[in-house]
Amino acid sequence: MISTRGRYALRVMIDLAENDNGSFIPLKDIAARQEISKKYLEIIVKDMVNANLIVGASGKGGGYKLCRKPNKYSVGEILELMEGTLSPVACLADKNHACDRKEKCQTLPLWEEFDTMVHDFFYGKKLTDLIK
Amino acid sequence: MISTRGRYALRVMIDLAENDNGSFIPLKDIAARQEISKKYLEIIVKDMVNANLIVGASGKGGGYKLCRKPNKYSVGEILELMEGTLSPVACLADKNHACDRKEKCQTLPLWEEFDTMVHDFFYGKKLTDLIK
DNA sequence: TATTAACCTAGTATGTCAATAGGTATTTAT
DNA sequence: ATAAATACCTATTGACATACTAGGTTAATA
Repeated sequence: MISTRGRYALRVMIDLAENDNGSFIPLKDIAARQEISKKYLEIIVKDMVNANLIVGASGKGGGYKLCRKPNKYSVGEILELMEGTLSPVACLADKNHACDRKEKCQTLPLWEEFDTMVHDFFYGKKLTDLIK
Repeated sequence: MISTRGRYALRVMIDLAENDNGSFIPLKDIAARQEISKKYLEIIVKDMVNANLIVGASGKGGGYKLCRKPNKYSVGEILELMEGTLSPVACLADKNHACDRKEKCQTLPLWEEFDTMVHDFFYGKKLTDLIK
């Protein structure tokens, strides 16, 4: 399941893309339009700023803004950032994950195939694909 | 992420398919081969019996057995049973889920497309595809 | 200087996950 | 009959994540 962190982040990105007029958009407005707690969004948006997905500006006239064109964002990078991983199992999510059953594991190929499919799906989708 | 419930259930099914000799296979043996706590497996296997995925027999000489040929099981039904749902979001997992943003939700089509892809992937895989 | 906004630290209720513990009921072999 | 092996049942637990809420400080602008 995709958590609210990932889902809300996606909606913030869509909101920023749709309401872009060159200036910063206050979180208050986004929260109102999206009907999401502003306080909760603060936490999510902070991570998005830290990851250079968006830029924030304090003070009057401040808010948030995209820092690339909408078609330069993939849904995958947004979700992966917020969810930590898109992998279905720990052995694929964590490169350094130790599992001594790795060689004989009969389900690993299944998870690998699934992982690749999911990755390709979400990284193939761009922010622009979600608009309008 | 697929939980241990789903992953272990899949491994139990594979183990039962591979070690099938006509008689019942005790959980003790499965737990040993798969290196999984027998006590924990009991909980998982109970649900599998209740869902008629496998049959159990008490007493000496008892154990568990598949009740169909391995190619008649899809990975999807096993995982969906154990995980509750394979859907990425609550609005798709629960048919009666109320969401008043449904009509205007810009991410719902994404989740629907993803959901279909995941469903088709796992229901297309049979237990036999995981063996050998 | 007042206002508006981001940014920061902390806390919290609820639920799920991944087990563990200790029993009872059932069947078969001796 | 009895012993052994097995499934089956109920309850509990520690750790962690999720989805928030609360109350402040800093920064920028009109």
